[in-house]
Amino acid sequence: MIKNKIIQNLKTALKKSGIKDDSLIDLQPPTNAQFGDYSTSVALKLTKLFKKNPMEIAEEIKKNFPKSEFVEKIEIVKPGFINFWVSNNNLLDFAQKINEDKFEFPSFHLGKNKKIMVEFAHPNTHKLFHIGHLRNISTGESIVRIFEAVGNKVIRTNYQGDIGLHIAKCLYGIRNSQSVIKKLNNLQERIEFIGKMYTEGTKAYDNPKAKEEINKINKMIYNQDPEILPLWQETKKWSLDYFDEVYKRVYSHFDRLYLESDVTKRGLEISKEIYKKGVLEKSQGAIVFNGKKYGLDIRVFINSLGFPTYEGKEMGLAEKEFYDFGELDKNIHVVTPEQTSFFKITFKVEELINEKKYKGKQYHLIYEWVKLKEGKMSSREGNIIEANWLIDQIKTKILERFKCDEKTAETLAVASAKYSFLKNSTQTIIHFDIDESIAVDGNSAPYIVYTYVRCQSVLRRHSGKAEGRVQNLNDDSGVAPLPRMTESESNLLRKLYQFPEVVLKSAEQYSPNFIATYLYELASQFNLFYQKNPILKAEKETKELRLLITQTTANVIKKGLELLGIKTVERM
RNA sequence: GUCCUCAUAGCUCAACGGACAGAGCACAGGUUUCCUAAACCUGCGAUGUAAGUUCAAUUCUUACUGAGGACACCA
Repeated sequence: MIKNKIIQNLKTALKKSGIKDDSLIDLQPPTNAQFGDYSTSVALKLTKLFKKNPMEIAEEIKKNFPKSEFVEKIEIVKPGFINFWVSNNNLLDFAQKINEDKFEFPSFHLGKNKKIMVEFAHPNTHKLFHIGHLRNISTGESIVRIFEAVGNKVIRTNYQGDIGLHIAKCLYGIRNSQSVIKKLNNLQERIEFIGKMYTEGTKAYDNPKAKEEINKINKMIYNQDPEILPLWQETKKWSLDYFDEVYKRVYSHFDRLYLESDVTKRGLEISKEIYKKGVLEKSQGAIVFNGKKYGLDIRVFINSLGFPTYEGKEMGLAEKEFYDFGELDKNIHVVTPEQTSFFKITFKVEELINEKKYKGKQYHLIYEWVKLKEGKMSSREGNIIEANWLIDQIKTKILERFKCDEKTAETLAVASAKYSFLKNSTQTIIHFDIDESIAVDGNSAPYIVYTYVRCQSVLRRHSGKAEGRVQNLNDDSGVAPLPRMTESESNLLRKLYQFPEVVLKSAEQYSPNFIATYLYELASQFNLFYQKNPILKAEKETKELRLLITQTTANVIKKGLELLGIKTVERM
């Protein structure tokens, strides 16, 4: 990487000035393209040490900076920034590689064995897969792909809740409407039915008599009571089948699906074991972890009825996850912020159980809520926006507005939904509005895909073929002549050049939104270029260069969207 | 009560301690004999308040104000 080479040379330059400590060296692409490809503020940081004007220090560093073919220009700008321009040859070399679809990303391994588990999606059976889950699965899927891109082995898991009070509430409703079940013809109807029953059960819970009954059902499920078991399993299967459909629709899959009921028993055992070891303690009839000495909360692991709580079950889950795929270097849990306290506690307890195995490995990747403008979604209120419903709405909108086939509309609808979540930082609460939040123009997936389609259209016309990439762009010359490169061409090449580092940054900060923003900026820059410069009608060498840029842009957009879990289309 | 997040343009969001704080929507205008106008251009507009650290603060620290969340038997 040229970035590392420049850093190395900066170190050399500092050594010549007698500075051995190179911890002050920084190098980043400046926000503004006029300041070059990389910039360092090291001269500013050295003012105290040198007791000299930063501009003078910068001059000295520039003077001592080893001559390098990959740097075209070094410029010093007030108050003391040193800016570097990557040489055109290097930019073109990079574009050539991408042109051939050869992507090389910097490595970013989260552990020596490079094995990362990403646990995401997390829907609960007997409930709808709503837009909150959609944000979760979009985020998780993207994180998986980004970590794979930077060289990790990633395991995809999904911990689905299929036991607990919410299930009992739903089954309570169903029990009173047994006769309806036979009339349900397809999955859609069954899911709607479950949803209705859940709402009914939740409302009934306010009634003391019903509450007692629901608690009884809950206990029966935990005890695997044969009276309730068949109904529980059948309705659970409906949910799981429905989730499978959703996963397929948004191009996600999992290496392992964990169910809460699978870890209940073992979770209880572990909780009892560690209670005996003194990690947990008894309090008011329950077994709890007292986190006070670690500055944490007190949380219940086994309730006074003897059932493991979510915390207790997590012990079973952790053991399984860290066993099923061998040792993990990182286990990333994509979960909302309300569970921060929960994770702090369970991570701490796991660490106390087995420090070597768990310490520093568990990570809670917080993604924020999707709130409706009218307030929080709640099954109780029945104001849940289901993921499928949302995608269908966007699809309808696209079909109404633009002339395209159903398949294209489907791809673009999924793309729009995912992108609208991913362009935000994971830690931003999204205030959802069906009309405003899912954009199909402006900073949106269709805008970026449209740019890709434009590129493809130009390339198709060039090659004269109906499909396929352009071959042999630089048949004779190999490299387009540099003097002909205009500023907009050079700027686009520089933007394209940033791609691998943007991916690295996304991985380092668990932030898909950096890639989303980058792709939008790239598309925007290309569209401006496209508007002002003819590609196919340009002079020979210029045309080759522009075709190279077009193909590279298309490839980067496609790859970038792929890392976001978004598919492109060839025409729209 | 204790703890944790967050506060940027009319609205929804960006910004690794750095260079003039970027977009989209909305609003007001403009651009198609030319590779897809799902595009492009112009204009309008913002860092809650008060201090501090720093060559440099939206970013770090403290206080205040406001919002959200967590804090024992839900998941």
